[in-house]
Amino acid sequence: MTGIRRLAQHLDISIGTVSRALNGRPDVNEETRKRVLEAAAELGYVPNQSGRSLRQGTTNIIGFMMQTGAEITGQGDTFFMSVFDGVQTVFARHHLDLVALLCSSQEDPDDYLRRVVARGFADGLILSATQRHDPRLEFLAKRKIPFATLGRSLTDVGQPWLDLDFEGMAQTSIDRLVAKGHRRIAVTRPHDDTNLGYLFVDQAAGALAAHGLSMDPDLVFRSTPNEAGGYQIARDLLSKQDRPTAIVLVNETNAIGFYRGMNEAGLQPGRDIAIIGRHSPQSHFLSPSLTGFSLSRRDLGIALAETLLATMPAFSHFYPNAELRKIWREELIEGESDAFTLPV
Amino acid sequence: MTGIRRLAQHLDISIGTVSRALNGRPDVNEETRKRVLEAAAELGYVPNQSGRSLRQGTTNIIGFMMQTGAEITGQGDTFFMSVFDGVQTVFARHHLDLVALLCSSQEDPDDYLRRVVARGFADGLILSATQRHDPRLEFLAKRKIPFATLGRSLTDVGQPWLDLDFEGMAQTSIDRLVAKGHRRIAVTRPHDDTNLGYLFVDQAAGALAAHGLSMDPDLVFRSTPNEAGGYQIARDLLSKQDRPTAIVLVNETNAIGFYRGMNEAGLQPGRDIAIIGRHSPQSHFLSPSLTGFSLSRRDLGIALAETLLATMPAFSHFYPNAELRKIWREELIEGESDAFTLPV
DNA sequence: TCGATCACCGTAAACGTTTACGGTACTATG
DNA sequence: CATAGTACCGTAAACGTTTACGGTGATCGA
Repeated sequence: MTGIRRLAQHLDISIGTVSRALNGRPDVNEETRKRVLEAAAELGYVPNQSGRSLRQGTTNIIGFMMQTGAEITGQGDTFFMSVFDGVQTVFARHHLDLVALLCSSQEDPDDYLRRVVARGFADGLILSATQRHDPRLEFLAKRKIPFATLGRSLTDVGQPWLDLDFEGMAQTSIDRLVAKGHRRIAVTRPHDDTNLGYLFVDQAAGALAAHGLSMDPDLVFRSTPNEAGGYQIARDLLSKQDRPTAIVLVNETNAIGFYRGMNEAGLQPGRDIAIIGRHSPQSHFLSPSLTGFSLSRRDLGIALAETLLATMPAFSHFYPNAELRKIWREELIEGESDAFTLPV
Repeated sequence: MTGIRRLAQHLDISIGTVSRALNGRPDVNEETRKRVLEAAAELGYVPNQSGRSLRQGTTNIIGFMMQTGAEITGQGDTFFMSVFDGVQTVFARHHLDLVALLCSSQEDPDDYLRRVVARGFADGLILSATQRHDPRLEFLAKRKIPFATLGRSLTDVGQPWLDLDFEGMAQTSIDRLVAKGHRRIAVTRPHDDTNLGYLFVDQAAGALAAHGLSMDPDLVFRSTPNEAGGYQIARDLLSKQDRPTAIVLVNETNAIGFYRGMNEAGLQPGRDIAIIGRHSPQSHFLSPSLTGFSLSRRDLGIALAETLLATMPAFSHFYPNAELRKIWREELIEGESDAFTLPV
C-alpha cells in the first residue's frame, strides 16, 4: 500500500477525499482537510508526479531554454544565469519546477526543442537567444504550448516577449559620441542572425543620419558575442587604414576582449578610441572604467516569468495586468572609456 | 484512441507487441518490429513519458545541480556551463534527458535538493560545488539515488567523483615561485566551506615547509570566487605593511579582479607582484598575460557523465572500466604574470 | 410530513505505459 | 505420431493520481 492509498487507509477515508483535500477543492470538510494535511506531513507523503502528469496531462515543469557550448559560452557569460535566478523566484511561488534546458552547441536548437516538446516535457517554455527569423516560435505556437521569449523576433506569433532597448542604446550612444565630436563611429553586431543586431545597427544608422552622417558599412563589425569576439573586433578595427575614433559594443562581454586588443597595440581606451559598451559583472573590473549600459538581470527574469504566467490559463488570474511585451531600458553608467573629446 | 493504442490499431496487432517492438525486446518477430518502427515514424508516435514513468518508476531524467544568484554568479562564470556541455553529449547517446537544476542563491541547497528528490524528479544526479561537509551526499546515499559529484568532500558515502588537482596546483605554484626567489607568498581560498580551499591551502603550506618556509596565516585570503573577490584580495593585500611578493589565486575568475586592483594602485602584475592563477575564457584577455592552469572543461564533463553512468545498473555495462574517482590534472600555461625573478 | 437543497464523501473509470503470464502454431526430436 | 520445445503474440493487471458521478444524511421551507 503506497502513496495516496496509504494515506487514505491511515485516515480511514477514501482516496478521493484525500486527493480533494490536498488539492484544495471546496467540497471537503475543513476538519477533514486539516486531518489529511497533518497526516500527509506526518507520513511524509508527496504526490507522485508521474501519476498526476498522466492523469492531468500536465507536468508542472517550466523549461528555460538556453544555449551552451564552446563558441557560445562566452556569450552566455552569466547573463542567462542571472535572469534565470529571477525567473526562479517567481515560479517558486507557484510550486512550479523550473529547469534549465541547455542546448549544446553541438546540436541544432530547433531539433532540440522538437525533442523537448515531443516528449511533453514542460507545460511552458521560455526561449532565449531568439533569432530574427525563428522557426521555434511557429513550432510552439502550432503546438499551442505557452511560451515567452527573451528577445523580439520578426517571427511574430503573438507570444509575449521582453527585450532590451537596443534602439535606445544605439540612439543614446551615437548622440553622445557625435556630441563629443566623433565622426567615424564603428558599431558591432552578433555574428549570427539574432534580431538585436538588426535593431541596433539600423537604429545607429538612423541616428547617424539625423546628424548628417552616414554609416560606413566597413565599420560594422560582426563577431561572436564573447570576449574573443571583442578581441577580434579590435584587431580588425586597428588594421584599417582609416581608423574610426569611437566604437559602440553591443555585447556585454565584448569590451573585455576589445580592451585587450587595444592594450596589445599600445593603445588606451578612452584616449585613443572612445568606447561605449554594456556592463556585466566582469566589466566593472576594466581599467579605465567602462562607459556602458547596465540593467538588473534578476528583475528582468522576474518580469519575464510573469509575462509567461500571465498567458497560462491556470495562472493568468494572478497577473491580471502584466505587460505582455515590454522594452527594458538600461541605465547608462558613465566611465572613462569614452572620456576624450575630439576637436570639432 | 491515442498513443500506443492507436499505433496498435493501425497495425492491427496488440499494444503489448508494439511496446515490445519499440523497446527492443527479443521476443518479437523482426519483421513485425520493422513494421512497428515504420508506423511509429509515420504516425509520429512518441511514447508518453508520464505513462512510462508511472509504470517503471523511472523518469529518464538526469539532473545537474548547480547554484546561481547574485554572489555566486561570478563563480559559475561559465565553468559549469562548459562542463554541462560535456555531460550533455554523453547522456544524449543514451537518450537520457539532462536538465540543469539551478538552485537560486535565495534558497538553501539542501532544501532544494530535498524537494527535487521528494518529487522523484530524476533517476540520477550530478552535484557541483560540494562542500567540505556536505549533507546532500548522505541524503542521496540514504535514498539510494545514483549520483556523482564534481569535487571531493570529507563526507564520503562511496559515490563517484571527479575533482581538479588542487594539491598539484598548489605544489607546482609554490615550487615555481620559490625557485624564482619568492619568500613571502600569499594564497587564496573560497569564502565558503568548499573542500578545495582546504586541499589547496594545506598543500601550499606543506610545499612551503618543504622549502624551509612557513605559511603566514595573514597571507591566506578568503574571498568570493569571482572577479569581485579577486579585487577584494588585491585591496586587502596591498593594504598590508609587509606586502608579499607573489600570490596564487585558486579561482578561475579571481585574476580579473586582482589585475584591476593592482592597476588602480599603479602596480603591474608580473613586475610588482608575481601571480599564478587559473585560466578561464576571460583570462586569456588579461594583459600582461596570465600564468595559470588550464583544462578542458568539456572533457571533464564527459568523464563526469561516464562515472555516473558507470554506477547506474541500467548503463554500467557500457562503461565497464570507467574510473570512478579521478583527479583531473591541469596544464600550466606560462604567461607574463609571474615573469619577474627576485634577487635571491 | 414531505420534497428539495446542500455539504460532504465514496466509487470507479481513466490517463498511457510495461510486463508477467498464458496461449497458439510451428518445428524438432524421438 | 506424440511430445517437447520454441518463437511469437494477446490479455490484463498494475503503476498513482484526478475527477465525474452518484449516494447519504442533514437541514430547511412549506
